[in-house]
Amino acid sequence: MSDESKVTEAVDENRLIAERRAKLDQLRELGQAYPNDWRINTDAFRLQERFGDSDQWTNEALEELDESFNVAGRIMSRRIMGKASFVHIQDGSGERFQLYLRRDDLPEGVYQAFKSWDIGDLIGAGGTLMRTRTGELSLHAGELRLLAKSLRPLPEKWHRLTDQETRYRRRYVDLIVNPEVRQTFVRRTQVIRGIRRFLDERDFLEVETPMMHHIPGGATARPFVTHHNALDIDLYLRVAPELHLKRLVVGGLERVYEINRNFRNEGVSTRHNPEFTMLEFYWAHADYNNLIALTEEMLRSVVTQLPGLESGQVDYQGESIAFDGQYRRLSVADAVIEHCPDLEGVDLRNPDHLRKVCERDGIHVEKSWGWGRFLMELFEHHAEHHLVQPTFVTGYPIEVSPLSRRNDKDPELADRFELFVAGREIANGFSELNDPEDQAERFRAQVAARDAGDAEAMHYDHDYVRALEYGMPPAAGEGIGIDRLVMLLTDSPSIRDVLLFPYLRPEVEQD
RNA sequence: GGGCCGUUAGCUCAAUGGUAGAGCAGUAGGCUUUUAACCUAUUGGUUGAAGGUUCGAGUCCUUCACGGCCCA
Repeated sequence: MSDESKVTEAVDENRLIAERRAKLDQLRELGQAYPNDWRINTDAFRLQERFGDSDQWTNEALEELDESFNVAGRIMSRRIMGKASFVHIQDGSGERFQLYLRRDDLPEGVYQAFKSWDIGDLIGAGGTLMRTRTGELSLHAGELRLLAKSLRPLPEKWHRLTDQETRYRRRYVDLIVNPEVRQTFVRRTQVIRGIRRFLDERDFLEVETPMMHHIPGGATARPFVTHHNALDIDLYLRVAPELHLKRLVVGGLERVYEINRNFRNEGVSTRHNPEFTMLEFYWAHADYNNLIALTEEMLRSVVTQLPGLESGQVDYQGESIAFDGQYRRLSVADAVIEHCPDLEGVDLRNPDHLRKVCERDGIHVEKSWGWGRFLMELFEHHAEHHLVQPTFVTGYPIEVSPLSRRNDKDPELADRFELFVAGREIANGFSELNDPEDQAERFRAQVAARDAGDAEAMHYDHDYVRALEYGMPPAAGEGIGIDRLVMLLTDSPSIRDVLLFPYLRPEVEQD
């Protein structure tokens, strides 16, 4: 960088940052800028856990304790009262802890230096425990170090950071000042860990399959395209791992799962992010009814093991949702009739009639659709958002289920279900289609739909058909949207609240 | 993609078309158990961007950018 641009930068820079940078320059001259030799032996959470009981750990009891504690954290607030000060730091445990500083109890000059430090600075402190006049457990510091200078001011301590855009763009600041954000992401990890434990205990093998596909498949969605330079070929980011996982079932890995990212080239909204996390698992010698039972058991287990949700009752946006007990079962057709009582007794497989109903209800329709597609549109329009309590919906038309096994008794239906909670689809599972000739036929139908202009329709995957031709054991498979599940379990209204770094349009250049 | 709302100091927010303000943070000073500490003084602005109307625009109009909510 040239001297001239340095000057320009300094002039442009915010005054508060410039003041802090000047303090940093002084630290550099003293050789104390960014040390890494302070070691901690506890944290705010552990101290509170061990000494939080104010009846047992009175000030006298703490004074008799011959033990010194080293902590490190970020200055969140300061109360300077002449030659003594109180400081709240927030440390790696996510908790806050108070330090009590007295000029005469610190090495020469340290207190004076401390007074020039700023909120946001990272510091280390060592000393003994005490309880203040108002009863707060505090560290009476005999040692105090500046560990890292913070150049940018933190948001105001009382209102904190409320601007949604800034919270998403600068998640690191959001995490520092809004403690509930940390809780949301801790819970996200607990949910994923609970799912892993549940599946591991049942001998499912966690695997990783490619993110970059030559042929996008496994879901009806538009893919992202990328390019391999050395090979000079376009590749697609996967929209689903489904076809690879089923290849593994062919290969004899009869219980597999993957928890990983999918990418779909669609709009961005409170429920859609271009990349999102899915659990997909496949289970040989099981059918969709076994999946329903397993899913119910898994959610009950995962939810009730979360701290604070042991009852299985979850509050989501003002609704109480029961994850314990047995979940409701309902067919697509019954769900539609339940919310359109005038369709009672009507033939729900008559496409002409269903199209008229759709048109009456203002639903956009295509001439090429069959009864199955019309029925699903009616379901999505009238029934879906009413399914607040966990509900397994079954009886899906084969028309909208290109990868599902056909029902033995009713070949127009698929052996498939979806789980709805709070009006949203959380899981989608079905008995797998393992008939290679039927699969080839369905790929051809998808290709025809593509040629007719459906950009979301699937490509023909010859290798996948070849894999099925080697013989895939009868199996069932399911996908669960992890982000949507975490939204429910953290009472988050937007998917962005459960993604550490949600997709946002590029920031306009500022500083 | 459409509709509505928002964007003012580092943060949270004010401001009939008529001198851009407050609290917190910052700066200087005081204060050796405070709790949004307190007391005194004080700095800080391209009002998201570009046009337009007007004697005069943070405010009215147009376009654009980004975000939020709802809809597709």
